[in-house]
Amino acid sequence: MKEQTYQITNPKSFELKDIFECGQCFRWNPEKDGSYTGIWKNNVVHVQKENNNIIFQGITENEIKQEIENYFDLNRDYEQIKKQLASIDNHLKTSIQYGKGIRILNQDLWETILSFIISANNNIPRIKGIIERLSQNYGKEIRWRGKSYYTFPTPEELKDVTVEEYRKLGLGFRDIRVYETTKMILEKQVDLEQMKSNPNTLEVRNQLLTLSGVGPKVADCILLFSDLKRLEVFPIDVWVRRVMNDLYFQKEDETKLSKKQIETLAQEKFGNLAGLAQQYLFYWRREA
DNA sequence: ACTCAGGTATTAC
DNA sequence: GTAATACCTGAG
Repeated sequence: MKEQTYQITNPKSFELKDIFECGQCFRWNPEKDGSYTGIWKNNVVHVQKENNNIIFQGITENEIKQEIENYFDLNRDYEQIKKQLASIDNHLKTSIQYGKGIRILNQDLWETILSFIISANNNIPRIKGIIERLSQNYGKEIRWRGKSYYTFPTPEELKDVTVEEYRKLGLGFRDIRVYETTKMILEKQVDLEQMKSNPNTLEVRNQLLTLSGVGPKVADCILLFSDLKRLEVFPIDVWVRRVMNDLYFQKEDETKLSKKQIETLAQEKFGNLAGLAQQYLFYWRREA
């Protein structure tokens, strides 16, 4: 594989920091100059913004244009989405102004499943560290510009890994969950390919929930952030609870919205774009 | 030393 | 069904 370059000029709704730091992915790292390098599938790519251009350089499995367009969701009209969401209320408008460059990546389903199982009751630096060690130990090495990068291990590559080995990599109590889920997928108790072609989101969600370590929040993150791309789901974590309570609940007393109430509220207010709304609100509340 | 972090699974009303 | 509780680990 040899290096390829791709460029998009004058992009709208495209800011590196917003995309990579909004909490959806774990394998993109900033360089000193504000550019990022990351790995997905068998692709290693460096992205930088120069004037009004985004320049992608790296080694990719297929044509870089095709890989980038798919992964960065370039064929979706985020300007239109933002316009629609911003018209809902001023809270959304504010959060969208803050995270105007967000795009929801099309991440590999398998990698997303494992990543968010690992994310449970964990913090981002450690999540990233665990995923990196998993990849170094069981993924394939890709060398580029004198550095080594490691692909995220496939289910097959994790086939013979024991719970103890996971524990050594620092997975903590998530070791057994990763082990069991990998096994379930290898044994086709859940069929990932079938999920992608199943338009019934609730059905797919229920299949995800059968996996070890996948509860409601993780399932929704998988639905939203993977190439399942179900933009209508609304993952509710601690930050989303905070922001929803702050914005949409008159807190005369200490009572807070229940999870059920938040779900209902999100569905009513944001409809089939709830996932996008969640992402703007989440990013804004956590970072701003 | 102790708390906390992108929740889930288990156990107990 | 809904509510407490334990759970690895390492950074602050």
